[in-house]
Order: sequence, then C-alpha cells, then structure tokens
Amino acid sequence: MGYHLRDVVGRAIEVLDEYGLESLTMRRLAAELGLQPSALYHHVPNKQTLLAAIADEILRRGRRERRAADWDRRAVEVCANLRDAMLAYRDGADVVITAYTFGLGASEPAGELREALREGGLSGNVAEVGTRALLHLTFGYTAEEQAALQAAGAGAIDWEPAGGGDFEAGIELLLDGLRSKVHR
Amino acid sequence: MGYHLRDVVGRAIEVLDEYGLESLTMRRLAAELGLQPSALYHHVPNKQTLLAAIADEILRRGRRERRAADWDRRAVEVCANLRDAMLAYRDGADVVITAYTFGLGASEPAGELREALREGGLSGNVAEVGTRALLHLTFGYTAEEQAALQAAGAGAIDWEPAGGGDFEAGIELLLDGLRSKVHR
DNA sequence: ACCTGAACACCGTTCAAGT
DNA sequence: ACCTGAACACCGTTCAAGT
Repeated sequence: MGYHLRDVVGRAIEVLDEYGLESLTMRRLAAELGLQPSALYHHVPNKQTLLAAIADEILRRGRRERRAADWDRRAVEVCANLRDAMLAYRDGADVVITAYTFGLGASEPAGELREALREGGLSGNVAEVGTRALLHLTFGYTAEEQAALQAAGAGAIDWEPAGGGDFEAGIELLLDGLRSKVHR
Repeated sequence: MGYHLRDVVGRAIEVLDEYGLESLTMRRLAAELGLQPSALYHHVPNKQTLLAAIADEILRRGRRERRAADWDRRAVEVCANLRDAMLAYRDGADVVITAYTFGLGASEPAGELREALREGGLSGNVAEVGTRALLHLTFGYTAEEQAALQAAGAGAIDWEPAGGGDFEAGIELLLDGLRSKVHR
C-alpha cells in the first residue's frame, strides 16, 4: 500500500475531468483516495504545486509527434497540439494557463515554437515576440472556446462555441505577420 | 447612512489594489465597510457579479479619448488603453480577463476593435477573427506582464518584466497580418 | 431599503502522534 | 515513508429578524 505522487496526480485529473476545477479541493481529492486531507501534504507541498503537476501531466498525455517540415506549419502544429491537449480534460485550459502564468509549466511548447521561428530565419527578438504572441493566442482562444463549450454543455447559452476554424485563422494571421519579417 | 452599490464597488477596488485579489473576500470587504458579510448580499447577488462590476469600473476609470485617425493606429490605441487600464490596479488584468471570459465585461473594447477593423476595409469574418486575436494578445501580454511586475515587487524573481515594447511588437505583428488582408 | 446575528457547509494547511 | 486525528484560521451564502 501507500500512494506515490503519480497516483495522486492521476486521481486528481480524474476528479478534475469529472467534476471540474472548482470541485478539485484537497479535501475532496483526499476523500477520493480514502485518505485524510493532511496525508496529501506528504506527496505535495501545497495545492499550487499539485496543479502545476496536473498541468504538466495533461500536456504530456496530449503530446503528439511533429510531422510538418516547414517552420510555419510546425508552429501551427505545436499550437494545435497544445490546444487539443488542453481541450481533452474539463477545465484543462484553465489549469495549464494558470501554471504557465506562475512560470511552472508549458515551457516545452514555448521552446518548440522559438526553435521553429528561429529555424525560419527570424531574428532572436522577433522569434521571442512571435513565440509569446502565438502562445497567448493559443491560450486565449482555447480558454474562451472551452468556457463556451462547457457553458453550452451545462445548459442555457446563446453565443455559438466558435470552433477550431477561428483559432487556426487567428494563428495564420499572426504567421502572415511573421513571414513578412523573414529576410531572404 | 446606508451604502449603495457604487460605494461597495469603490471600496472593493481599494481593497483589491492594496491587498490583492486573494484578499478580496466578501467577509474582508464587509469588515472594511463596517458591515456584516450578509449585508453585502443586499447590494449584489453574489461575488462573481461583484467582480464583474469591479472589472467594468476599472475599465471605465482607465478609459481615454481616441485620437488616431487611421484604423490600424486606432486598434493599437484601443489595445494600449485596455492594457493601461488593467495595469492601473493590482490584479486588474486577472479581474478583467475573468469577467470577459464569463461574458460579463470588456464588450466595449471588443466593439471598438471590430469597428476599427471593419472601417479599415476588412470583411466581417476577418474583422471578427482579428478582433478576438487582438483581445487575446492584449489580455495575454498584460496578464503575464502584471504577474511578472508583481512577482518582481514581492521579492525574488529572475526573468525580466518584458515591458510595453514586446506588447506593442506583438500587436504590430498581428496588424501586419491584418493589413495584408485589406483588398484595395 | 438596509442591516444584524447566527448558522450551514465548506476551504487549505499545520502538527503531534502513530506504524 | 506514509498516514491519522485534531485543530487553526478562514471561506461564500442563506435566512429569520430587526429598524
């Protein structure tokens, strides 16, 4: 017997996906594991750290292989993969974005984007600005989309959930700007 | 005697700015007003509604006149104004973005952006995608910047706060993409 | 109309103690 | 190493009652 960190994180993701972030409390998670709340603090120093570990695991599970050869197609691929990974679990966007804001996650997609833009011939500064812009767009669209999807699923809602078309269109708009900065 | 909604919202913004969003509890706010917690529910149906009212007031107070004549300069103006308004209060970005996500605020900047892009000759769909992209970029950059600023102010931090230059650069990147979509 | 007092059903976290 | 039991210092919200 005796749980390990990965068991705790795994169960936390189940609770998150089934009942939502607002129901993912330390007490609720402990009960779900048949433990006292205080027992969780043997595996994790606090709730924020647990949420960061959940964010990492969500991204790890959603990670797909890169196939595109061109730098701009690969940038789209990274963003679309990030979006899909977050959409795969209830409130996934919330959890991942919060962890990223606290400097505790999503560093891998950022690194991949920066690499792609540099490979495309963009200067260090433009690649940096472009990377952050692509990440912010991906986070923003996905958070909005997931909120709309969940609101629609929960009941009364009027404004249509937008879908993935608008997301890709937004990313392409930014890539248009980036491509114009490539000096041949 | 007897408070009105605007007194409650005003005091809430003071508490927010001085002690941060995590300290802005209904109980704390009530104490600050010399009231019982239950008294707040006479002015506001719940905390979420109060936060939306705070977001509205933050944007109202930060609102500046529009001066730019060109559509693209005015779009930058709207975004920069939105950013400044959020940065003016501690955790302002958090509060405004959350309200926007719940469909309870920031509808005015969105309307102004849409109008500017349409005036620039962009089709309805491109204007819509562009508006959302500009908003997401503004929100993302500002939230990240404010988090970094506050982390730097609180003590140990290494990564530099980025500043407004990167923000404008990101917005310009997107405008490059939008300008290329204007058919003359 | 605006507020009090008391309660309900929760939180995250700490800490001594057990095995 | 992993967990229990009990406590501390809080939350948002409801509701009967007062003026």
